Amino acid sequence: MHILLVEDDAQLGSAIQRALERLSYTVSWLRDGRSALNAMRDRTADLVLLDLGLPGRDGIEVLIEARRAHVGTPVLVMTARDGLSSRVDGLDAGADDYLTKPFHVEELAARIRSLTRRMRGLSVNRIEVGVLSLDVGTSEVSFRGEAVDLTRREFALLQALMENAGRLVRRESLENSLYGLDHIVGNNALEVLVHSLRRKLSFETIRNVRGFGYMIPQDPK
Amino acid sequence: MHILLVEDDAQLGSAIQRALERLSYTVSWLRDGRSALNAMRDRTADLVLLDLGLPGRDGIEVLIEARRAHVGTPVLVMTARDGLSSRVDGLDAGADDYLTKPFHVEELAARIRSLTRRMRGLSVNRIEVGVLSLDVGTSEVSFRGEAVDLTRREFALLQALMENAGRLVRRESLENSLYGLDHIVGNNALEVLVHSLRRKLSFETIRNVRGFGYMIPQDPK
DNA sequence: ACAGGCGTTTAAGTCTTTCCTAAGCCGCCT
DNA sequence: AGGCGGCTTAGGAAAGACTTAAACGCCTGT
Repeated sequence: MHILLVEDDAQLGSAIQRALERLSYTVSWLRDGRSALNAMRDRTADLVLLDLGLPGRDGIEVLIEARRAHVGTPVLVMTARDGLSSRVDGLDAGADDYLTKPFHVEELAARIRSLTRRMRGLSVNRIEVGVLSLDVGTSEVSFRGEAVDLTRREFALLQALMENAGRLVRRESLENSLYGLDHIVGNNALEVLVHSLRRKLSFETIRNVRGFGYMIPQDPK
Repeated sequence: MHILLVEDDAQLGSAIQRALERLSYTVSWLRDGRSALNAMRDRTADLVLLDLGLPGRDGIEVLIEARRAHVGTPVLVMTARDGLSSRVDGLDAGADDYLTKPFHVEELAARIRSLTRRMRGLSVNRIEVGVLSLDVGTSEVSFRGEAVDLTRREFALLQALMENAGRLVRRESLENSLYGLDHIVGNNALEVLVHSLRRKLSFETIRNVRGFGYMIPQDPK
């Protein structure tokens, strides 16, 4: 965990640096806005601890400039001013959190933990099987790199097969997941569906096992 | 944007709810920890606004329990106590930010914006998609360079679509972010809304994908 | 407090696409 | 050869989306 500390006050800067290092973070301490901006553009830090009360170029300008350059690194802003507006400005400029001076080290630590926890929150609703890719969230499907337009039923069928790629999926199991328990549905609806899906992908992609069901191989081509 | 408000005080609760609704957020207001925990487990909300001073089961327990269940929804904690430790506790329990009562509505709004920005991994309040531009802070929308007047619901719909520009947004997901938990709403309310939004923009801007939902292309013209 | 206006939802009719049924065909297996 | 299971095609029924109109409810201004 590499933290970029931007603070012009020598005493406070070294105190924070030591405190964070004791918590086994790696700290790079910069004293002015110019070098801070350069460092942020390198994107080597995992988190930036930015003092808004920098001399010369204001801390908030550094922040705005960095965000304009699409630097997405989380920024935790420290402000001595206690007016409401400066805090709101900081957040609106693209800060992810702020801390009002003076603050306790434990509070700083808690916020850093909270921020880093947030960072690695990503969803995995994409199923990939060989050249096939299906996104459960956005309902998008691609085959051999190209987007494929599927209907709802086709999508549901493909999903059921991809979730069990390489394994045979029984006919009843498919019918059940497509039509629910009340599968009073005609007996060849599934076959019609398989056919239309095959036409949109390729005919080899979905294999039939006579008398049992269907499957997609581990590595469809 | 669907916000889960957990607050037992009737007066404060309804004040916050109305303030947020005026900002085009959808608010589901729950009064106790038990139902809050259930709602969080559903993962239908985009953000949780949690009062730590709940009667009976403490708010912090709700939070800990939810995080234990791997609910990753951002949580903004409200606390009446002003001791440092309770705030640190809240952050360590998995809150993403906190607000000390009493607070100004604008500060709440700024923090919500900051938190949702972080969720999207972006750093600005303005979402730009081709000739479409939407400002989450000021609620202003422009299309082809001209300002467009949208109602609350239209704005919320457009925001949900623009945040996912180029990707398909599922119908249920839209209904959820527009109407919240109590979406006992008639089944074609969304379609009527889409229609009125299309009329204010253009009919090509919002595309329908039958059976799934709607989307705005990367480069609407 | 009341009326009017606006925004929102419901309702109903129309249009479009999807899905199921049905029927004939093919090929494998007994 | 015959039967069973799967494949394919084409229509028609059902589902979903669009549009318009009207009712409802919430605010606002008088």
